[in-house]
Amino acid sequence: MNPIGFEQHDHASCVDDGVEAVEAYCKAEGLQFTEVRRRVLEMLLTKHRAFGAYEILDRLREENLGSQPPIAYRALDFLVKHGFAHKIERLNAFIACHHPGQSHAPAFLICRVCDAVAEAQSQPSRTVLGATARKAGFTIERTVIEAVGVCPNCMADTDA
Amino acid sequence: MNPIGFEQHDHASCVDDGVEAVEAYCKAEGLQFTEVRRRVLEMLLTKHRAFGAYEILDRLREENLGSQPPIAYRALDFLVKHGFAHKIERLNAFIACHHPGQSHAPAFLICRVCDAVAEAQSQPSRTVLGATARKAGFTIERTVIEAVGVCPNCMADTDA
DNA sequence: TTTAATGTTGTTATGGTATAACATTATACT
DNA sequence: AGTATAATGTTATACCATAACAACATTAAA
Repeated sequence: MNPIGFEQHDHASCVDDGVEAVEAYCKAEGLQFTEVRRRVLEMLLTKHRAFGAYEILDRLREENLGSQPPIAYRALDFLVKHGFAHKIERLNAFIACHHPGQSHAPAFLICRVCDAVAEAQSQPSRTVLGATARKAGFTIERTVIEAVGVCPNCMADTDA
Repeated sequence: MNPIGFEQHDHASCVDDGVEAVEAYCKAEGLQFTEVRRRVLEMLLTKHRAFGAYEILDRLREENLGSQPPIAYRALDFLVKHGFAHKIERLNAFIACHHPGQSHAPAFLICRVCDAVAEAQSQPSRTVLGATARKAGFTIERTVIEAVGVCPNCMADTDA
């Protein structure tokens, strides 16, 4: 698969399609896609990078959608819980999911220069770690995979 | 390989051998293995679980080895930098390395019930993620792999 | 269509994690 | 001994996250 995030693409559709997909999913599942939740998702979708909770909160405040941390964290928790966003542990920050709906065990490529984040897929059951866990009798429920490095764009800039 | 952490073992030797190995390494490399650094490493080695920086700091304070956050963070940074300890991003906490010296791309099995952490090995270059990164032109420098689940001991307790 | 149940938001307060900046002391090197 | 480098001491602050409870909205049931 190709990780979205480092290539040029029609970005307007990232936001529109993302919101639309989540809206449809919520409607089908009877979830409340409230204004705060929608706006937070839209904010996350504006860039292929992770946003801190307080960065989100600042923008919510500007729009009079809330001014205290729990407002932002609740919306983010909702998005993460339903797979519309992911938390990047390494950055203590959040990013929109680019494969909502699809079952996935996400893995992330994080550029330490420009902070862009690309979402890829892992295959946990096939990894050495999965085999080790099975042998040890450990039951894996979730796996966080985050690779830090340099994206092709920044690599090119460095060379130049 | 077998992940240390969930099985019974001669634990006294974990601490002694760990400290000894690091001491030898520092001597060979000309690194200063100071009292604070040694004590922090010993603390980490006492359990196969991760310790928060402030938990470490509390103990340092009891021993009059420092009372402010930077003291603990500096010692932890030193240990992490030289591969004697790892940060568990998921827990914002630190754990002693159980394969110091050996080159390694560590992966962790974290029990969400008892907080035990086992260190395993991953093989990043062979994973799907590695292939994706190469294809995208992304240069991976470090990879965080953390699996959250239930360890065999806690699983047994639950069944009982 | 009132009531009850549930879910969401508003608000205050607090706790946990981490680092910048600068002064001081110790160690290593020549 | 003198200089450079590394480590520690200290103050202050910034950033990340959640507990607890009140108020309000939505949904489902009576």
